[in-house]
Amino acid sequence: MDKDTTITVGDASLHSGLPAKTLRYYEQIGLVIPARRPNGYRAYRSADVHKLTFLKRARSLGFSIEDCRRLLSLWEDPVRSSAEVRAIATEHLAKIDRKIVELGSLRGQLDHLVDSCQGDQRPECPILNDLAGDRE
Amino acid sequence: MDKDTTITVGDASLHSGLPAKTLRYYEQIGLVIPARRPNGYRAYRSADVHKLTFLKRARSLGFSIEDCRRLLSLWEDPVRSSAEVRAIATEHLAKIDRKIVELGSLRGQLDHLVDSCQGDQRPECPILNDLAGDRE
DNA sequence: CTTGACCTTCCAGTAAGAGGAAACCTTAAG
DNA sequence: CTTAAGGTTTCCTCTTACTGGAAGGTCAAG
Repeated sequence: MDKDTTITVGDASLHSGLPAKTLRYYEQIGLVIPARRPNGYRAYRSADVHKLTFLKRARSLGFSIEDCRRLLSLWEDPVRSSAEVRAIATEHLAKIDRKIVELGSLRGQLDHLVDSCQGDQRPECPILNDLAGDRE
Repeated sequence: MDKDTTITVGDASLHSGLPAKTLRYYEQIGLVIPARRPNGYRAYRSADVHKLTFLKRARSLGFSIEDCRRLLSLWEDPVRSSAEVRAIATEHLAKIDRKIVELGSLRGQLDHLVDSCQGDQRPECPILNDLAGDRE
């Protein structure tokens, strides 16, 4: 795909691996704004498609849309400092760590409750007892 | 608090530990529907407050509102089987496990990227290189 | 009588799209 | 020439589980 070729939203979807709906959404929120053809169809250039694959990877790493917006603008900024990029990634990493800790705690409690429950046809249930306030 | 006493939304909030806004929301979606006083104020009975503390605990364990609805109805069903409760908890646990695995993978990748980036004033940045598609 | 602290309802916004309707464009076949 | 298929367009609603705020009613104290 040379520099002046443009592709429609469906093809950009195939190239980027993102749903066409998502590409329209990204345009709406100002992330990647393609040109238009005379008939009104979106016209993605290769630079747009590169942005989209960048976004796909960033999103798959769990960065928020707002983080992606900043990362994208840093990516396009020749005088950026890698410290800015690293700061965004570090904070995201910290958030993930907090989430993992939280889920680990939930997991432990739930595992304990599930273990303590017979899971048969009788109504007696330690899980419900716990939810009801008996912490035994 | 005896059986016929009723309290307002603010007091129910204090007793349950849930924000008053949340209690109004729970009424709106049909989870806990308090009676009303002649002046239109919500009138929570002790059974309602028990439901609220049940919900608070269930939510803190990460159960969705719909799971909570089912758990609450099982809690109130004298002929329930503990197997039904256990099934809900088991599925929730599996979801948490999947999430933990996913976050662990993200964590590993991000950690690697952050480590590889100097984080100084220069523009060169392995994090952006990765996002841009260079997996080196 | 007014002030302040409650309470009421309703409306809007959050994250990041997904789903669907009605209409338009383009091309190929009959 | 018409029609059918398969793109595409915009617009509107829905999702989760609330949170914040505005406009206005209620109640006890001073």
